[in-house]
Amino acid sequence: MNRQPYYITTPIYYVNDLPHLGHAYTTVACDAMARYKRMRGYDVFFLTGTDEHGQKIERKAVAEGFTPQAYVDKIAESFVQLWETLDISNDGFIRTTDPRHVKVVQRVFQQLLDNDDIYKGSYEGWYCTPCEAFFPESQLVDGKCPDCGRDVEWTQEEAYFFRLSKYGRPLLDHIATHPEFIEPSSRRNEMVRFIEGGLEDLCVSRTTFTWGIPVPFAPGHVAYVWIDALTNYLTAIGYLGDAEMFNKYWPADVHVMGKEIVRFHSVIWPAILMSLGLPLPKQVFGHGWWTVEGEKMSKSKGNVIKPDEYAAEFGVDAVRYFMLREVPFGQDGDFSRMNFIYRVNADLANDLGNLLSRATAMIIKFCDGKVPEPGVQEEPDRLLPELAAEVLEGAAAAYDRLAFSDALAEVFRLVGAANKYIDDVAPWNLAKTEEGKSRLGTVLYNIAETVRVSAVMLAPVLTRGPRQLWYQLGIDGSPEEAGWEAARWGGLKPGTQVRRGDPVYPRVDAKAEAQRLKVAGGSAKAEAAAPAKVTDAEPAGQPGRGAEVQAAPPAQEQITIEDFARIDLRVATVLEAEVVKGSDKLLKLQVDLGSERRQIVAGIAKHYVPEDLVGKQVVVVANLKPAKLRGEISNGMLLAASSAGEPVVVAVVSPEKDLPAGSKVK
RNA sequence: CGCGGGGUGGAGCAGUCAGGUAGCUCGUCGGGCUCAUAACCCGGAGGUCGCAGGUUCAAAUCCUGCCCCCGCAACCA
Repeated sequence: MNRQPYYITTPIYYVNDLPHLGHAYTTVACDAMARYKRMRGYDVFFLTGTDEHGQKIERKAVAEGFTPQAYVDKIAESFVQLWETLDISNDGFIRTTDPRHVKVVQRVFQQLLDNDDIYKGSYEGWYCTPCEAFFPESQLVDGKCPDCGRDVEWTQEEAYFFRLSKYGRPLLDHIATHPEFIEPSSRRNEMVRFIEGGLEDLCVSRTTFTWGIPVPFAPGHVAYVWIDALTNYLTAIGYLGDAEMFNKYWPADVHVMGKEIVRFHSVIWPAILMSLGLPLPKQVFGHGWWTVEGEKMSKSKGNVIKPDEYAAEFGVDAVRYFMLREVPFGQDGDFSRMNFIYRVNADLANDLGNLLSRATAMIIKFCDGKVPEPGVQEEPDRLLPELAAEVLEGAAAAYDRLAFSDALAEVFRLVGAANKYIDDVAPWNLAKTEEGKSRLGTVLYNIAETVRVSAVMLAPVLTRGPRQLWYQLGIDGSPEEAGWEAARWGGLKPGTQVRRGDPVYPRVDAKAEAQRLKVAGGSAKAEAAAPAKVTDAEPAGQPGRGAEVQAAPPAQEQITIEDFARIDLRVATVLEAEVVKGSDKLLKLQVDLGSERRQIVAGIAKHYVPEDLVGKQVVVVANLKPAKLRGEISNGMLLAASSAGEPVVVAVVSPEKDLPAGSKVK
């Protein structure tokens, strides 16, 4: 019997930087879906990969002293590594530098040309000669190059265009007849509006850089990102190479991605496919974004979450669980360390892990360690089997629509019910009387069986724990391999010898962690939280009208003087300042701390010209753990205040008299 | 008037499409249990559902206006 194919993809990730939480989120979600579908018997092809061409890469490689190829090899490897760490079960890993892909892109170009969907035109824009880059009007900073700040010129270059404009109507028709094509629906509305606003033809080739796939019929032109990147979905499953494989998996069942690139996948990509005469993917799903501790994640803030570090600290299951449980897929969410710990403790440790512990302990204590034979299910005993059946349906339905948080919540409804059932029935009391003992077997069986079926339903998300849950219940094999049907009630064999072991999900000491964070987090948060409350735009150093400033922060937890003393604030004199190469927000400062000279990187380039800072005295956090920002070591942090998000005001000290560098601030 | 998302007990969310007792998780307070990973179970306190009008027997939910927050263009999924 032929198994039904299922083709799911992540976007290919641009290798201009190391992977982070965002990449991991998309990939883990796809992985959970891929595992779920495999458990349901599908012939799954799960694809991820890297996008490796373009001017940015070319320049970055040169800047770091690599050839482009060596550079992309290096970064691509870090993605592969992270996926291994996170137990990602991808079936393919496509790189746009793969020779197979080069061939596909060139053939696609040719085909689009033959269909008269590509024509030669000219690309116009503001061009920065030193940077060799075009910028749209909206990106210019004060009419100058956003990268280097120099003048730009209105320039045009020869380029090839794809007749995207021609596909507006067909796209709208397709969306109208296939409402499930773009999910969630809010994204669909957005796209419909966008298309209705009119589509312009799309520039698909460039002559300003060479690190790309040459356009076959146009010497000097390389493919611009669209055709180069999007067609990876075809290459990876054998387009123009392995017809059998291609025909099996295409069209894709779902392309999953962050909301920012839904437009490319739901407008440009289907238009290209229409031109090629290929069927469209069945669905494009745009998920939400993470903030970190309430703030946008960005390198300049230094708050980028490294999923592998979390995995090392709390386990792979915890990371995967948190990402998929905490926030409904499709919505934005916040990644906070304490919420992470609370969530993982409450669900995995307290509810699930502890339930196993209760089950095995009682089976050992009251039944010689053997799973008892269930007897008559009395009224209250029927609750678990019935709920399990309901949850099985609900979880499956939720997984099917990529609603991971719903699926997980369903399973934990069952886990919670089992914990309550134990308290209601009090097996330890049943064990005390003869008639109680006859029911005890049923009760303990129900509890153990709940753990068993829960493990199966959680297996798409949790790659480690479910197997251990089974092992301790005395079941060999893995829930994942057993398949989704193994989640049906009654599979646990009476007489199975349970094996008590270490906690599958040990709890994290949240109190200690909160304490630790309160101290350490003070410095990191002070930057954003505290000054943001000063609604007045005046620099904090000039009290002016006390009334406004007194709008005191209602928020932050109070700290003791000892906590504060841990933050070493010092006066420093700025010796040198320059813009960090390739960054438009970062300034690299050399400062005199009295006893030593330090390099500090600060995200204030948009508001301060380097020269303005030289000679100024500033306050820095001197004992902050060093961090690397865009390749530059930052050994400390400049205190700054921001109001209304954007304008950043450096808290330059303007004391009555000059202080010696290194003076302690308190 | 650019587009989109959002404002619900201390925190985070559901409920809004199909008006009718305001629900969940965490926290907090009290109690219970002792099988368990100081876990688990029960109960309490705590909300004028952003503001102002309107429709209705009845509005978190429908209508109108307004206020505030966050994204979309960037070193991002």
